[in-house]
Amino acid sequence: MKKKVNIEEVAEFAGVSTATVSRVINNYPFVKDETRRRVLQVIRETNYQVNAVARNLRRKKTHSIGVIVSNVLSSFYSIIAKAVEDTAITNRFSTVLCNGGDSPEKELGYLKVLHENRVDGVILSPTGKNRDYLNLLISSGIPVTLIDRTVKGLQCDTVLINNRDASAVVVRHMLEKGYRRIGFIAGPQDRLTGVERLQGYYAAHEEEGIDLNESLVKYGDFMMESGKKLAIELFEEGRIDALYVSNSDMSTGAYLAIKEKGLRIPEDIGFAMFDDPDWASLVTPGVSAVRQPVYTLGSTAADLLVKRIKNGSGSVDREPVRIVLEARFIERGSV
Amino acid sequence: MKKKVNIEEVAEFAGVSTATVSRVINNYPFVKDETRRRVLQVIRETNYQVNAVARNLRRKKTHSIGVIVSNVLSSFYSIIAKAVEDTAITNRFSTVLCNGGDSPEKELGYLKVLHENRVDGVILSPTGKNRDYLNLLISSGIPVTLIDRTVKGLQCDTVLINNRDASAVVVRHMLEKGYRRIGFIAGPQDRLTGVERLQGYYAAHEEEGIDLNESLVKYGDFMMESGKKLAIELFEEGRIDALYVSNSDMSTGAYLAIKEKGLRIPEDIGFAMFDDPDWASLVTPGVSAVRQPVYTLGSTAADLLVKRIKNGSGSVDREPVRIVLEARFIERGSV
DNA sequence: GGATTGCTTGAAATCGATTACAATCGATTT
DNA sequence: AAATCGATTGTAATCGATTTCAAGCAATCC
Repeated sequence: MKKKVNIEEVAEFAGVSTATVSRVINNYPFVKDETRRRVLQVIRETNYQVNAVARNLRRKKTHSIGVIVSNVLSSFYSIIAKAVEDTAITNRFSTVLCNGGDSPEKELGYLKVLHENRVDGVILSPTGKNRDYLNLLISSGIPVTLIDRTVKGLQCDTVLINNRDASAVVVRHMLEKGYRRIGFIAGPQDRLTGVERLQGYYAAHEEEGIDLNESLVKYGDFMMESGKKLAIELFEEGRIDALYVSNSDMSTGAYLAIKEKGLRIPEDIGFAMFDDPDWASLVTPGVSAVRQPVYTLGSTAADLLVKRIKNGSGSVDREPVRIVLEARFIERGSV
Repeated sequence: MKKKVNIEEVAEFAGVSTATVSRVINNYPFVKDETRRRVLQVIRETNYQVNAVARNLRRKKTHSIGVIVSNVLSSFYSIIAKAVEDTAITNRFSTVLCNGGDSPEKELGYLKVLHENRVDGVILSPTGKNRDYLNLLISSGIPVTLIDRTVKGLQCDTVLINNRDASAVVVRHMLEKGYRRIGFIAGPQDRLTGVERLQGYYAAHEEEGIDLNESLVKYGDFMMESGKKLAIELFEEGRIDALYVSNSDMSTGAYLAIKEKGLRIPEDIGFAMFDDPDWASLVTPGVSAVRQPVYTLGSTAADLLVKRIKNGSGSVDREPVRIVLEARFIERGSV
C-alpha cells in the first residue's frame, strides 16, 4: 500500500511552501505561472488529492447537505433523492442520503450524525417528532428544509403538495361520472398527507351536496398489504360501486384484490388512486390517477436550502418560506 | 444564532481538560465517576455535539463508505442502496450515496469526491472505464467492492449475479412449452449483464439443439422506450411466437407494445422477462420472470467491504473474493 | 517511612489543510 | 539613491478533536 501524500510532501517536491500549494489548488491569482506549473506537475505525478476532511475543518464548511427521506425504496422518495442530488451537484454540493424509515428514533439518530458531520444544511420529510432537535440545528446555524410534511411550530422553509385539493378533484370526477358509493382507503391520520387526502374526499362530497356514509372509509398504513386487506373488506361489505385509494402502494394491493375478486373496471367498480406509478398506465384499462410534481418538490427544496446556505448567517433572519405545489389528475379509463 | 460549542468550552465549564472530556465522550475507563457526571451534565446543558470533521482528521478514519450506483431511480439500485445502508448502519458506518448515471465522467467525479473525503471504502456498480483511478484508490488503502458488474484487470472483491444461467433457464422453459421462435430484446453489449443474458439465450437453444435465427435478437439500451420500439419491430417482422426481454424497463415498454397491438398472452405470444418488478404479478396473466437476489447482492457487498475495512492494512494483502449469486425463475401464466 | 501500584488527570503534539500577516524582490517613481 | 509599489512567496496560527506521555495522588506493601 502506497503511503498517502499530503500537501507538505507536494510542497517539498515542488520546492515551495504549503501555502503556495494551497494557492495553486484553489486557483488563487498571484502565483507565478512557472511555480503553478511545477506544483501541478508534482500533484499529477504523486496522484495527490486534497484531504477534504482537513479542509472542511479549517474552512468550517463541508459543502454537503444531508437528506433524510422515509423510504428510499418508494419511487416517491427516490425521485426526491435524485432531484436533490441533481440540484446539489449543479451547486457543487455533495449529498449524504439517509433512510429515516419513518421512525422518530432513526430520524433523530441521523439528525445527530448529520449534525456531528457538520453538513451545511438538511432536507427531510419529517416524522414530526423531533422538533426540539430540529430547532437546535436551525439555531446553531444549520438550515433545515422540510419536504412533503410539516412539523408543528417549527420555523423553516417547507415545500408541500396540495393534497387536499388534488384529492377532491379525483372524488369530484368520480361523482360526476355517476358513482355514488365511493369507498376510500385512507392513509394513517397521524400524517399530514394522510389527513389532507381524506379531507379532500370529504370536501368533494360536501361540495356536490352528497351524503356520506362513514363506513365507506377504511384506514390503512400506506403499505401494500393493508391496501389489499381493506379493499377486500370493502368488497365483502358490498356497499361500494367505486374505490379510491390514497397512495400507490395501497393501490397495488387494492388492484390485486380487484383481480382476485374477478371485478371488471370500470363496469363493476370504478377505480382511481393518488400517485401515479408505472403500472397505472400499463394495465388495461389504465388507472386514472393523481400525479404529484415529485421531482419539482425535491429540486425546489434543494434550491431553497442552497440559497439559505449561501446567505450564510442570514439563514435565521430571513422569513421562512412555504411553497405549495399543485398535483395533476390524469384521466385514463378506470372511472 | 447561538455560537457553536466546542470541546474546549465544555472542558472549561466542567473545570477539566479537553483530554478528559474526550475520554468521557469516547467512554474510556479510568475517569472518576463524579468527573464523568459533571462533564456529561455540561454536554447536555450546552447541547454539545462532537465535531466529526475534527475527529476524522485526527483519527484518519471517517467511518463512512461511499456507494456509487448507476441510477437510484431504478428499483434494482434503490434496493441495493437500502441493503448497503442497512448493513453499514449495523456496523456503525454511515453511507454517502452517489448517482453515477452510467456516465464514466460522472463516475470519476464521484470517485474523486469520495477519495477527497477519505471514505473508508467504496461500493460501486462500475461503468468499466475508470480502472486506473480505481487502482489508485485501492493502492492508497481505500478498499473497493464491485457490484453486479466487473472491471477488467481490477483486483478487488466482486459480487455478481449469474445472469447467464438464469437467462438460460427462462429460454429453456419457453422452448419446453413449445415456443420455437423466441424473440429476444437484448441489453447493450458493452455491459456484462447485457452480454451474459444474451449468452444464456444462445446456450439454451444450443442445449436443446434448436437452430437460431439471428434476426430474432434486437439490441436495446435497457430503457423503456427501446423496449417498446424493438418489440414493435419484432411484431411487424412477424416471425416470433414468444418474446423474452432482458430487463424490467425494456419489458415495460414491450408490454405496452403488446397491449397496443392487441396481442393476447400467452395465446398469441409467450412473454417472459429478466427482473421482477411489481407489475409482473399484477397484470393478468402474471408475467413469468427472473427474480434476482438484489438485497442479498447489496448486503453481501457491504459485508465484504466492512470486513476489509476492519482488517485495516490487510486490505491489499488478502486475496480478492468473487461471489456469484443465483437468480430464481418465477413461473406465472405468461408462457 | 520510602517504594510501589493503580487510578486519574493535564500538557502538548498531532492530523492536513487554509489564511492572515510579514517578508522578499525587482521594477518604477521621485 | 531612496522610496514606493505590486507580484510572489513563506512563516506560523488556526480549525477541534484524539492520544501519548508524564505527573499527581492516595492506598498498599515491605
